[in-house]
Order: sequence, then structure tokens, then C-alpha cells
Amino acid sequence: MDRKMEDLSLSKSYEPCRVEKKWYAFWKKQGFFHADEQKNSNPYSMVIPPPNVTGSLHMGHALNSTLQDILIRYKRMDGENTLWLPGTDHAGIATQYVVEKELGRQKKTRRSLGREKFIERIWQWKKEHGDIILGQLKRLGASCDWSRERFTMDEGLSTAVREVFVRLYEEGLIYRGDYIINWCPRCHTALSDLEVDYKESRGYFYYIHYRLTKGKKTIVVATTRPETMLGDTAVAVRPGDKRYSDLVGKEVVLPLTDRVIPIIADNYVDESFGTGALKITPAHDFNDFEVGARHNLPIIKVIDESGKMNENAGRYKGLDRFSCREKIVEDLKAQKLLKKVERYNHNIGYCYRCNDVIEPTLSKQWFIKTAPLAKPAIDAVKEGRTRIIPAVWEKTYFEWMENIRDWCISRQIWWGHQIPAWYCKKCGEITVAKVEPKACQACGGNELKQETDVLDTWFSSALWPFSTMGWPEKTKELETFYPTSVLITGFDILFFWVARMMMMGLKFMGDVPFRDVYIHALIRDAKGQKMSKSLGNVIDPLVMIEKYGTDAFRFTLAALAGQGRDIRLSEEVISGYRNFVNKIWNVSRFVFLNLTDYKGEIKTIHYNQYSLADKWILSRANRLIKTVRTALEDYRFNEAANFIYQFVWHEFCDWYVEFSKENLANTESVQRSATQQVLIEVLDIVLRILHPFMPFITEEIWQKLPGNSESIMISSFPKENNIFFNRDAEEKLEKIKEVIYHIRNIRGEMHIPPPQKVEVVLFCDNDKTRQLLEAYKQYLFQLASIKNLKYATSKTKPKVAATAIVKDIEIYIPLEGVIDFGAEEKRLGKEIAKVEKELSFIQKKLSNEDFLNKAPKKIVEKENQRNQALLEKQKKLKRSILRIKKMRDAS
RNA sequence: GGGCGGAUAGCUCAGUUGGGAGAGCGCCGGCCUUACAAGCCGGAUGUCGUAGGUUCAAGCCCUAUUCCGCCUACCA
Repeated sequence: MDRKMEDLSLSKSYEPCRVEKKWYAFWKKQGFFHADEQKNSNPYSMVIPPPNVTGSLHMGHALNSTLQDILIRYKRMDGENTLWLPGTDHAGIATQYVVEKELGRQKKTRRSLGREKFIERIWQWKKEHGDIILGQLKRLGASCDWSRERFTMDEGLSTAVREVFVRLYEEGLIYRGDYIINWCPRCHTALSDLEVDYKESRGYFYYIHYRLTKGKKTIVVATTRPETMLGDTAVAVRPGDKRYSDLVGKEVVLPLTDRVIPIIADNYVDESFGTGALKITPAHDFNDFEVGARHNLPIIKVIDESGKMNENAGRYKGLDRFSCREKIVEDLKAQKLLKKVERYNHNIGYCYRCNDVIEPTLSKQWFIKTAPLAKPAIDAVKEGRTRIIPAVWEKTYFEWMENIRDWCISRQIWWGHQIPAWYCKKCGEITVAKVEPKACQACGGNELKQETDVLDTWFSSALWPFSTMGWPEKTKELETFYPTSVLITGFDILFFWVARMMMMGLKFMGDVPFRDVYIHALIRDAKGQKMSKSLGNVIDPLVMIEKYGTDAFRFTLAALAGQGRDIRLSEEVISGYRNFVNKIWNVSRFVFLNLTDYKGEIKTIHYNQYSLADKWILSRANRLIKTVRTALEDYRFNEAANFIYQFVWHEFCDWYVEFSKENLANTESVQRSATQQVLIEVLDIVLRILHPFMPFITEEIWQKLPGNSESIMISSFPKENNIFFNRDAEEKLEKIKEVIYHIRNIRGEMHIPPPQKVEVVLFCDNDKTRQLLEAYKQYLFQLASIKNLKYATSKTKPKVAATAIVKDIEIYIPLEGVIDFGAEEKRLGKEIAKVEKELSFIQKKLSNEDFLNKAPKKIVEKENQRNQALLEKQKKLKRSILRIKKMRDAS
């Protein structure tokens, strides 16, 4: 490829913003995000957990999407046929709430607008604001196939919803009935069990006398909610409770009313709790409802849809449930029926959306019978057809699935999929159908009215993995991309969503919706608190992107995304990884600065002509490739990121680049050409392996790297090449590094400033090692800042010198006149202490008969060798320190 | 009430079949060495929550226990 010279340089600093916009637009224009359902190669697919259409990007989305993008970019580069399908969720209650609030500002209500107009209004709102979050995902670099963007209220998805509803209804898996459900008096809708948050709350325990119809005796019941007594239809005690056994079957007069209710016996009652006598309000308590059903008790609803007392509450009618409580307590007091009041803390359910206190209420609702659907979903995970990663979550999944309760799917709001059921005005029968029926199924009457309730939002999200691909049509997309390869999500929606997708996928596609489910952590603030607007500790991903660049931000998330632990995020960490981005930019600048004479004909250089450093870094790079691939396959994002970080910074930059300077110095030499070649090669590997994590900067640099074509995004992910693994080169170079390190260590401890070059004398009676040192002495000169290198014989070792031992090499830095004997003595003393501590540890082992007999030979051998080496080192160090002491005494 | 997870350097955490305690940040000292001061070189720091047990050998396995967090249930 023909490139101009000026292309081979990078500006002094990296400008994330400009670069990010440029490349995202480029990728989109080139169609790199597009998935091809006709392709035959290995499919790899994911559906995005659809964010609420009202939402804006928070840290949870950012983490979730970053991890997905890392996988999809990795797999795309690795040659798989990738699909990442994006979209949004209509979020019934949340969206309706937002639009109602907007209406409120114009002094309108949804009722004044009417259902049809109101829904139009929401669609309008969706058109204007609905893709904010998708735009934010683009800023994050998400490589979704935007041509397949879906919305849960789209026509196609709505068709799927109706299809599923009708089929489940016909199979008897959907039913309608009067049951007690969680009711939110503020949102005016039923909620599923999962949509209720229980929080410990302060309250009181009221002890109330219920007078028997005959005689003067009373039975005392204890309750936290006296206002519900107006709906009591019995008092229950434990069967066999001696205190009350003669009362069972008798009747009491319900205080403040003239109703007479029976005393019954039921096992549900705990005789040790409260007074052992329990008031039963079947219309406003889940357990009471069941007790009532067992005893055929009447059900009296006393609280209405807004949380106010209704006509059954007699003179309390119209009071809010909480004011009613106060009033009732007052009235009971007045009648001396209140025995006592105790402080009592207990859990109260709150609406997850508006935080109002949930009112359990008897109501006519639609339900899904979940048990028959849950069974196959449990089996699929047990049999490993879907893996949950990390596996600890499997247990949670089973726990919930095995105790699953029927799912209340009807909601009394307007925004959502209206339930496809029609009531006949004539006979009252229900007709359920995919399209609006002309006549009643039962009587043929033609006056039909559609159910006004809509479906729970999660009903449509449960179908997401296949409804988005065109189901119920038999599409090519489904054939190619279903089941999806993996679902990436947080554990907070394991039940809400994952479990329900499993049930629906198995039921309607006959196969699991995803092979793997990867559950990632929750992001918290630096103190470990959940991020929330009210705490004011929210870190806005977009602000971070603005400030530090998308790549730094993404890399941070990946580096922190360990399995099974929450992530504590602080701006400090992000800025730390921004430095890493900067490092990559600068090392690339270094490479480009040294390619001005690079002509691209270097391919002819044979591996044997590479220097030790070249062979070393290529071997290390190939090891990196292997570990990163394994880590990514296992969803160990943090390991992958940290391995890359370690390699790039501490092997490539700290060492190889420094070695390379020496080889580059010989213009027109083979070494220079070879080094250029290796710099390009390794930088190319680094960029490609980093691309899934840092899509933008890698593209920016890669585009300028000689020999590269269209885009890094569609280049190949590095594969390890066995011919580059070279253990011998790695060991040799490690030795050189160690010698340099020890010289630097002495310099540092002796406070010799870098510009001051020192003389070094080496003693080594191993010929091979000496040859190695001689061959690479230039590295010592350069990296250890020395001016002169000599080899000593056992007789000519310098006497006044700082000493270090590296395996079979003794290093001396003669510092006559400069040396600080005290400092050197201290340094050697420290070194000896370290060696001796290790020695005592090893020798304890080696003197243990059991160890010698029972431990594997390999381990014993290894310990023996270590022991020998340490003894040798100890001997040499001791000799040195003795010499130093002598010198000090003499001086 | 039931279940799960965590406790490792000053801080945040890694540590994958049990066999020489690690990283990043922070801290201390020295350096503007022509890719990078958002940098370079060197240094210090740990009874791996506590108590037992298994084993030749335990941060890792078992038992008990304390503290912290989460999920789930909803005894009125």
C-alpha cells in the first residue's frame, strides 16, 4: 500500500473526541456493523438487554454494553458471523409516568386527553426522545447492527405478543380471575411480586379487643393495620391452642361495626406470635386470602383503587387508608377496646416505581400459570444447554424457578400491549384472538368490548430473543442466529427477564434462547454504595467519556469487571487508565518516528537474524495472545485487560522499546530493519488485541501502520503462532534484565543520579553466560547507565565495590571515593536477611522426612535446587559484606 | 426465617486444579535519559477476619465463629 511519509507520524497528543466521531461514522458507513443472515460461517449472536426507552445511559448500561461490544468485536475479528441486535423497551409504567408528568405541566391529565390521544402522545414522545440512549450507546462505540433495531411496541413484536398470548390462553396457561395482587394506589395498577420492594419500616402493633357475641369475654387480636379490620371476616387461632380451644366456633362482634364474624382454627396461625389470635382480612392480605379460601369466608374489600376507604367501610368511607388508621385507633380507644400499642418494626412493600405503599387487594387480573413453563427452563440449565456464568447464580435461578408463583401479567395502565381479549356485552363470555373478532365465540353476539388492561412490559421482553428476529414468521434470521450465543446482563433482572426468556424461548422456539448467560457485577461508588441520584454519588458515563475518552472509560470497566464481585468505580481509576491510553499513543509515536526509512521490503529478514530482544518480545506477544483468548472465551474480561496492560506497559514499552533504541541506532543495518519489522509486528498485535477494548485509538493508529488495509475492525484477531514461542530467548533475556535491574538497584540505593555513569565489573565462570553478557553488553551500557564494563577473574575482583548476585553472575560496581560504606552494608544486610528468611523456610521443609517421602519428586527436586542457589548467594553476599565492613573499619 | 457472597499491603482489588504472597493507586528517594513528567528509575509495606481440623505442605480444602454486603421470604 502506498502511503505518504507524513502519514507515518502521529500528532503530539491524542484527541479522543475528534477521532471517535470520525471512526464511528466510518464504520457505520462501511456497513461493518451489519450482520448477514445468509452467511454460512459460524454464527455468533447476542441481543442487547433493551434499555428503557425513557432511559439515559448510566454506569450499568455502560458496563453491560462495553462487555457485549468487547465480545462481539472479538468474535467479528475472529471470523464469526456476528449479530448484535439493539433496541429499546417500551417500559410501560415508567414511560407513562414520564409523559403524564409532562402533561401535568400543561395542566392536563391522561384522562382529560382520553386513551387514544394519550397513546398518540406517548408515541410522539418516543419519536422525539426515544433514541437518546441509543445515541449514547454509539458514543460508547457499540457495534450493534442498527439496521435491525427493534422496539417492544413495534408491529412485528406486537404480533409476537398476541401470538403468544393466544396460544397460552388456548392451552389454558393464561387465565383470568379474582385474586389478591399487589396494587399500587398511586400508579393505579397491579404489580407482579417482583415489582414490590420490601423495606423495614417503623410501625405499631395494636392489640384490639373483639367482644364475643355471648358473655362479656373478649378475644384480643394484634395487628399492624387496624384499618383493615373493617374488612375482617373471621378471627383465627391455632387448632389445639388451649387458650382459645373453647372459643373456636363461637362468634365475635367486629368492633366499630355491627358485623358478626366467626372464630376459626387454622394451622397458618402461629400461637407464639402476638396474642395467638389473628384477624382475617381476605381482601387485603395474601395469607388471609388463603385462609379465607380454606374456610369459605366472605371477602370484603374496604380500600379502593386510590387507597381510600370505600362504601364497605361505613362511616370511614372516603378516608385515606392512613388517616383511617388513626381514626380507628382513636375510636377504639374511646370505646376502651384498644388494649395496648407497641412499637413494632416490620417490612412493608413499596412500589418499585413510585415508592408508594403497596396495598394487597382483591382484584380481577390475568395470570400465567408458570409451573409448566418453569420445569423445562430448570432442566435446560441442569442439563447444561444453557450455562449460567458465574455458576453461583445457577443456584439462585433454581431457587426461584422451583418456587415460582403464577405471574400477574395485567396492568391497569394505557401504555403497552392491550390484552387481546374481548368481552361480549350479551353473554359476558371472553373471546381471545390474534385479530379483533367480529363476533362472540360463545353466543355470536357482535357487541364486543376489548379488555382495557395492558400486558406487563416483561411479557414482551420475555419474547425479545426471537420476536426481534421476526417470529412467528419462520425467518432466515431465526434459523441463523437463534439460539443466541450469549446474554450479558446484571443479576438484578435474572428473574424479571432471564428466567422468563428461558420459559418463553423453550415454549415457543423449542430451544433455549441463549447458550450462555454471563452475569456481571453491579457498579458502586468508591465507598461501595449503590449509585443513586438521591445520594448524589452518580458518575455519569458520558461525562467520563467527554473527559477521558471512550477508550479509557471502556478499558477501565473491562479491567474492573471481575467475576462475582461488585465494582467500585471512581474517577481516579478512569484517569489512571487514561494514562494507559496515552502510553499506547506515545509508544506508537515512537514506532512511527523510527519508520521514516521503512520501505516495507523487510519481510525477507529471517527469524534467525532477529536479535535476542526481538525473539523475546515476539515470544511474549504470542503468549499474550494465548492468555487473552482464553480469558475472553471464559468471560474473564478483567484478566484479559490486565494481561494486555502488563504486556504493553511493562514488557513492550519498558523493555523492548528501550532495547530497540540500540538496534535502531545502526542505520542501514539488518538490526535496524529487523527491529523496525518487529516494532510494527508487535504494535500491530497490540492494536488488534486491544481493539475490542479500545476501538477508537486502535483504529486511529492502525490506519497509519504500514501494510494495513480497510479497517482494524474487520482485520483478524491475533492468533498465536507456535514458531514464535521461544523459551530459550525468554530465559536469556530475563537474565539480561536481571543484571540491569541489579545495577539500577545499587545505583538507586546509593543515590547515584542517572547522568552519572558507573563502571561495572562482572565475574562469571560460566562461558555461555559470559558470551551472552558480552553479546548484549550494549544493553547494559544503555539501560543501566554504565560507562565501562570489565570482566574479573577470581583474583581480580574489585575490593571496594557494591555487589549483587544474579544466578551465576557476580556484579561489582567499584565506587572508590564515591561509595557510602554504611549504605552498602545496610543494603547487603537487607539482601542477606531476605535470602536467609527464604533459606530457613526451605530448610525446614528439606529436613522434614515426611516431605521428602511424600511430596512429589518434582517438588523436592525444585526445593533442593533453590536451596543450593540460595546457599551460594548467601555465601557470596556474606563475603561482600565482610569486605565492606573491613573497608569501613580501615577508612 | 432461608440462601449466597466478601473479609489478602494505607486504599481498591487479583490470586483457576493445595507446593516460592501480587497489581494499580497512594507513600518515600532520585531523575526533564530526544515516545510519553498523564513520564522514567529505585524503595518501603502483609500473624491472607478469628479459632480449630485435614495434609509432608493451606490465602486456597473441611468445621465452627465474628463482622460487612446482597438476594429471597413477608409472623399478623
